[in-house]
Amino acid sequence: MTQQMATPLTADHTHLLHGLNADQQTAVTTIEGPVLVVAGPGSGKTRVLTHRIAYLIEACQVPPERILAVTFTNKAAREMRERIGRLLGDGAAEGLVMGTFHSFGARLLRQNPGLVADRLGILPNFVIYDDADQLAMAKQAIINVGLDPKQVAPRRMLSRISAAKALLLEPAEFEASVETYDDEVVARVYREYQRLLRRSNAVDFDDLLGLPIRLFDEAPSLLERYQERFLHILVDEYQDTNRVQYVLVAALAAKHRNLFVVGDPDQSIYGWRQADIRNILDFEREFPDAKRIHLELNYRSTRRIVEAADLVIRENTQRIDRRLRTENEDGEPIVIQELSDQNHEATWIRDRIARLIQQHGLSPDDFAVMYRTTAQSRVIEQAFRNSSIPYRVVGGVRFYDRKEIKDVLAVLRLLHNPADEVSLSRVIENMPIGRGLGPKAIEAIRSWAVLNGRPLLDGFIALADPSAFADAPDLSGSTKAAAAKLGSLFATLRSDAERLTLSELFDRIVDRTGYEASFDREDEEAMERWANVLELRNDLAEYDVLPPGEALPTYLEQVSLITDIDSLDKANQGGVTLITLHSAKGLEFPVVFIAGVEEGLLPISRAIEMEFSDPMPLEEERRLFYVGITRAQKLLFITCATTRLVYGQYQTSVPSRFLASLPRAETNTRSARLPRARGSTGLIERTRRGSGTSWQSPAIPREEPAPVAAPKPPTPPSYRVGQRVFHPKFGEGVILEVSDRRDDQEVAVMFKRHGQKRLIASLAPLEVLDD
DNA sequence: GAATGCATGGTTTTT
DNA sequence: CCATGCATTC
Repeated sequence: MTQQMATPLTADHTHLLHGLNADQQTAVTTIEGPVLVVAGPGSGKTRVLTHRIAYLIEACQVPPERILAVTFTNKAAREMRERIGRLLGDGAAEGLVMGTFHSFGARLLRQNPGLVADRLGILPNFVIYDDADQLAMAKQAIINVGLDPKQVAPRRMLSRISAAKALLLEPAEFEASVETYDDEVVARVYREYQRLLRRSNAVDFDDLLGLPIRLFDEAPSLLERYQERFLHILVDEYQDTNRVQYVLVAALAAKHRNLFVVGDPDQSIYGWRQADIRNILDFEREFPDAKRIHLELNYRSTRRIVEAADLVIRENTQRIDRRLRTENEDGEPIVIQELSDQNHEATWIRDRIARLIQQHGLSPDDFAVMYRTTAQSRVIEQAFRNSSIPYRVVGGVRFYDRKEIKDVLAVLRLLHNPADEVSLSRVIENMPIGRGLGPKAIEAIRSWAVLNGRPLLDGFIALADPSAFADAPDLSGSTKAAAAKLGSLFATLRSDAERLTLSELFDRIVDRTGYEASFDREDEEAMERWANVLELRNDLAEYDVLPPGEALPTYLEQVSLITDIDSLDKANQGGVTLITLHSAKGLEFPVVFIAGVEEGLLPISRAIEMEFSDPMPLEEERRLFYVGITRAQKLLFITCATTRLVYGQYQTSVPSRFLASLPRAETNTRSARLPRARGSTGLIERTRRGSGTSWQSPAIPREEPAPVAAPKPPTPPSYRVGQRVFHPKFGEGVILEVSDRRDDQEVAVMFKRHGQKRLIASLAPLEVLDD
C-alpha cells in the first residue's frame, strides 16, 4: 500500500478522537480499504465524517486535494468544510474536494473542456438545464415526434428518461430493450429529447453523472489520473445514491480502494429518483473485504422519541434488523392531535408554538413544521403570516424558479451559450424585446442556423448585421425588423459582457430589453416581482469582484446547482422552519411538528394504490415518517385533520396507519379515531362521522407536557377593547377587538403609524398605556 | 400577433 | 382551488 496511508506517526492526535465513542473512533481510524458505516439517526455520523477527514489530513498526512468527499447537498458540504476548518485551523483543508455528485460531475466536465468537446461533442460553454427547462424540452420533443403533450405527459416521459439515464442507457440502448408500446413511445421521445438537448448545447442533471462515466470510457487515461489522485473517497447518505453514482464512485475508488461510505437504509427516501437501496445493502458483496461498523447509539432525541421511531420502522420488511438505542432521558410524551380541518391544524400548530415560545423561553428557530407535500405548506404559512412569529419556508417556489428571475437569467444564459433554445424562447415570450416574434419566425431562423451550422442566436444577429454573415435568414417586413432588433441587442450585450461587471450588465439588460418598464408601478404584485428581480441584482453583485469573463460562467454554474436547502441559513435567517419531510433529512430541531399524518398523504395515495402489487413505495413512505420523527430532539407533535381541502373540495381524511405503531402509553392522544394497537389495520374508517363538523377539536386546554427548560409560565395579560397600548415596533395603538383562542387571546390593534395588526396576546410585547 | 376569457386537469417527494 | 393552455376576438 502507499506511503500516505501509513498509520499516524506522531502520537498526539487525541483531540481528533476526543468525545467520540468506541464505534465512532473505529470509524475514524479505520483508514485502509473499504468501510461501510451503517449509522442510525442522531448517531453522530457527521462528526465521524468530519473527524475522519481531519484525521486523514493531520494524522495520516494525506494531502487534502487527494481526498474526495461527496455529500447529498451543498449545504452539508459547506458545513462539513467549516467543521473541519475548526478542527484543523484555517487553510489546513485547502484543496479538499467536497460537494454533491452533481457538482463533482459538473466540475469534472468543466475541467476537461477539450476532451468533452472532442469525445462527447459538448462545447465548454454548455448550460445545465433545470427541471423546468427539461420539462420544456420534453414537451418540445413530444411535439417533434408527432405526439400530443396532452396525451403523453411530459412529466412522465421525463421521469422515464431520467430512469433510463440512471441505468446508463443511451437512447439506442433503451430502444433495444423496448418491450411495450409505451416503451416505444418513451424511446422515441428520449431520442428526440437528447437531440434537442445537444442542439442547445445543454446537459441535464442526469448527464452530470452519466457523462463523466462516458468520458472515462472514451479516455481511460483520464480515469487513471483521477483514480491515482483520490487516495480516499468518502460518501455520505449512501442509501440515497443510484446506480450511476455507484458506478462513478466504484470507478474512482478502483485503484486505492479506500472507499468509506456512510448511510442508513432506513432513511432511504429517494427511490423515486432511482436511488437504489441495493447500493448499501450489497456493499459487502461488491467489496468483500469491507469492514462494517454500526453506529446505533442516538445522541439526539429523548428516549420516547427514539423508541417511537424504532417501533415505526420495525414494521418494514425490507430492512436490516437492528435496534436504535439511546441513553438520553425519557422526555415528554409524543402529542398526537386530530383537528377538524387543515386550517385548524395550521392554527393549532402555530398557537402551540406561540405558547411554547412564550412559556418556555424557546426561540422560533427551535421549531420545524414538516409535511409530505409542498401544497400543505400554503395553509400553514398563512397561519404564520397572521401572527407575529417569524417563519421561513424551505422548498416550494424557490427563488431561482420564480418566473421573473428565470426571465433575466435566460438573457444571461443566452449570452453565455447562444445555442440555448429554451432560454431564447423564454426571452421572446416574456420580454418586450420579443414582441412581434412567434414560432414562425423562430422556425425560419432555425433552418438558417442548422444550414449554416451556427447557434440559433446568430441567426438574429445576422439579420441585425448583414455584413457579419454571408447571408441571412429568410424573413421580411415587421418580423424581420423585430428579429433584427433582438439580434442587435444581443450583439451589444455580448460585447458589454466582456467588460462590464454582472451588476452593470444586469442594469443594461433590464433596461434594453424593456423588461423593467414592463412592471406596472401602480400594481402592487408587479412591484413585488420587480423587488425579486432587484434581489437577483444583489445576488449578481457578489460576483463583481471576479474578472468580467469569469463572473458569468461561475455565477451560472452556481445557480444551476444550488438548491433551496442550500440557502437555508443564508436567506431570511431565523424563524420557524416550514419544510417537506424530504428536505428535512439531515436536519434536527428541538421541537418538531409533523402535519397531515393521514392516509393518502402519509402514506401518499399513490403508494397505497400499488400497495399489493409493489409494497416498496409504501415502505418508503414509512421511512419518510421515520425520518420526520427522528428529526426531533425534545418534543414531537403529530397532527392530522378530519377533513381536508383537496382540489378545492373537502374530503374526509383517515388518520395514518403509521400511527398504529406508536405506543399509546407513551403518547398524549385524545382522538378515538386514531388507529389502535399494532396488528389492527387502523385504516378502515371505524368511527361514525357526520358532516365533518360533528367532530370538534377539544376546546378544553389539556395538560401540557412539562417544560423543556422550565421557566415559570407567566400569566398572559388580559386586554380589553378600547385600551391604548404601546408596541416597541409599531408604536402607539388602540385595541379594536379581542378574541379568545384556547388558552390565549388574539387582539386586533389599530396602530397610529402602521395600521391594523393582529397579534397574539401572550407573544406580542404590548404594554398597556391606560386602564 | 396580442389581449381577454373559459376549460381543463393536476399535487409526491428534488439533485 | 389554481395555473396553464387554448380559443375567441380584435
